[in-house]
Amino acid sequence: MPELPEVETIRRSLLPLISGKRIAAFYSFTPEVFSNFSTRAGLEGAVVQGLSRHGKYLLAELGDSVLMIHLRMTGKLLYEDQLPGLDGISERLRTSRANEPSGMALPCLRAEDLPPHTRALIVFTDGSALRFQDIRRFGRLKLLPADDFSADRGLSGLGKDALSPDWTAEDLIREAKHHAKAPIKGVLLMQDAVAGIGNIYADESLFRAGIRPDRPAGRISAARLTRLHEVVQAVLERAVGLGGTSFRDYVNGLGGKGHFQLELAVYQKENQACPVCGQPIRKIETAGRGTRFCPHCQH
DNA sequence: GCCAGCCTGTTG
DNA sequence: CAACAGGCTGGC
Repeated sequence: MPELPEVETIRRSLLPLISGKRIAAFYSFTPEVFSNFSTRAGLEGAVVQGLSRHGKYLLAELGDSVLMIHLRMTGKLLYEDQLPGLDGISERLRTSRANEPSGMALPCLRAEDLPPHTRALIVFTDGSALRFQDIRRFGRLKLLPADDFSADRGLSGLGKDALSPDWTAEDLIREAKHHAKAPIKGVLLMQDAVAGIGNIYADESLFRAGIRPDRPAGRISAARLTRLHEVVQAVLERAVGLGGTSFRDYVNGLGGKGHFQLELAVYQKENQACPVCGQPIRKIETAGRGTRFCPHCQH
């Protein structure tokens, strides 16, 4: 579901609500969603010190450990001020766990008591909670030691964040050279080349840069790649400013929708008129993904 | 690289 | 009923 602008919007919406809060309890209802939660050590009792993002990964900083969150396609992270199923539980946690050693039984909480597709729940000592909901179960949570991010393959292999000033046109030119035969859209989607771009923003950026998504990356001039780099960052910034793209499931940490869908030029617009030339937008498959572009404006 | 696979829900 | 969906992984 979410790409960089959506994850960043979620991060911004949650940060002021959870930072400084102490985790009272962690519940998981779908084991395969968690990579290494054999122990709750590092989670319960920890205080949220920050919430950062790299590409599409969210990182909740918990002192000695970091909770890594990837929402994949349908994952949502929702702040809950008061959850019906939690009545009384936070109070019991506060009074019973304050000075207890770990390993004590948690108050019972069943998935049936929570909204559908709830995969995990982090309850804070003030009774508020963070709920991880994911229809397709593609999303992943992982607890990592704070001093060793390479403990996760996905994280350690990421390229520079697409919104970071560190990511330069030269970086894009180098990657295009390195993957000369790959379609340029495929290069934009490679998270180890540059982190954060997904299907929506790849199509929208290529449209605005006037480049065909299926053009081999090695056959695009440095000048056009420089333009593409500029456009990608402008599109991502604009999308963050509008709170992301909500055409289907995506909502921020408070359940609110984004507005970038109002500015989509080609994504999900097949057979509709190109906003620039009026020719119909075409849909093809590139890099294994549905791809929309204007055959008249993009070369 | 490409492509199936992972899942469930929605749409044509 | 089949096709498709905002992503990533692992096996050719």
